[in-house]
Amino acid sequence: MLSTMSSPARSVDSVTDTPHRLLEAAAEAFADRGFHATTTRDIASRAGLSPAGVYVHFASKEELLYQLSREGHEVARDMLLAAAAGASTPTEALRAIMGRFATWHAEHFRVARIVQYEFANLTSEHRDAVLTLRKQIDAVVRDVVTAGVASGEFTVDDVPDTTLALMSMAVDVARWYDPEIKRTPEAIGAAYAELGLRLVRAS
Amino acid sequence: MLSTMSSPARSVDSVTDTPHRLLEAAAEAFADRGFHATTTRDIASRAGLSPAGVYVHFASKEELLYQLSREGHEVARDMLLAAAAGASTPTEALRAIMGRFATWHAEHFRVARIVQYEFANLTSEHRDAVLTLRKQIDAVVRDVVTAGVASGEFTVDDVPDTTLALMSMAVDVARWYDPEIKRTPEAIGAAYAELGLRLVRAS
DNA sequence: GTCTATATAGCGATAGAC
DNA sequence: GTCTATCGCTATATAGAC
Repeated sequence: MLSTMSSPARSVDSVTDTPHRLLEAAAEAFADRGFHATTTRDIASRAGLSPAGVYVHFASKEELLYQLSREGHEVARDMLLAAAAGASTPTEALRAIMGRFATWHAEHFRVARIVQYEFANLTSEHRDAVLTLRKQIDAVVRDVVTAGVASGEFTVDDVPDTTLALMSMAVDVARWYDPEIKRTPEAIGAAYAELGLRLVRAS
Repeated sequence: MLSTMSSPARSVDSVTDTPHRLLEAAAEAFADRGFHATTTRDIASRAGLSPAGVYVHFASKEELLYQLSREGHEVARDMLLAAAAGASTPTEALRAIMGRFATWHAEHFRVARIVQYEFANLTSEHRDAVLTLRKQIDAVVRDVVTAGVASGEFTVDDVPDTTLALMSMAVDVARWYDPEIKRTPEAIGAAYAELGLRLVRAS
């Protein structure tokens, strides 16, 4: 697994694991230059292999993209589910999921960009698989908004609209985030948690 | 000029104007498949020309991208300036600019995607020129937020953060918008104007 | 200003030695 | 499982006829 989570768990030899190195090389290249602008030679040389070395471990360039996209989506989904499950009120849940989601999009902005912007470059089978994960992610946020409306904590004009706007704010962090900036991913998460709550509060 | 504005003005012979046809062909291709995945043969054949025909009118594929990106940014900036200038209070101004911005990102989602996602594929000179336009766009929104805080109509934790979040919501419309959906760009704009106001209101 | 033909380069992926 | 060498193809861009 790529280090798309902040949890410490990882086997020590992951640095010398060639498929893992290839995935990391591909993640950097795809995020920086885009899928089509990245060459398999780029990926191979970043991972310290010859051009042919890639194909021992992955059937195609798209297969690398798919594994990155799928795992990125799964990690994001599981993170949101855990954040929502650990909260005792919709307000707390929204604060937790928005904070974690925005933080993740900053901390793992390379994988997040692949998740958000390279979707169209998957094969149709792989697009379908990822689409299922996207719907699950969407459902976590929507369910929290719905629960808040039901409990009376939130007042919104339209649940799907508000859900989408919440996601837009957090997702867009991956577009503008630059590791050079001073703000920490955690500070960004805290700010977005508060902005998210503003979107669902009565006026 | 490409039809990136909803204003009716346009010369009748724009359909037969070859550079214009090439720009429209490039806009469609870049938005659907991305800059690097688009071939100059794609663009030429969509415009009804041979592969070589492109180079009579544009020096390179990147030149087509630059003209689309620059004009898209200019139109967006001018639209926001006009919307802000026509409002008599910060509340009205924010409603106007968020509504217009979100509507534009739906109505012209192809050019908007080029504006938002193909920035990195410009040459460094062209990137610099576009960056200037981006700062102007940002300033329009930031000035409205600042004015609202000064007048007491808005209460925000942080002006740059809030400005960015407002832009994120509207910009992201270009990512998810699909002309197949039933909602009109105007309805989307109206919803986003209200969501924008929520972000700046006191709690 | 458009075409056909092509130069030049780089692509993704494979063959076969080690 | 890694390499060198290369296949077959497509890319951007140009040359020169009309």
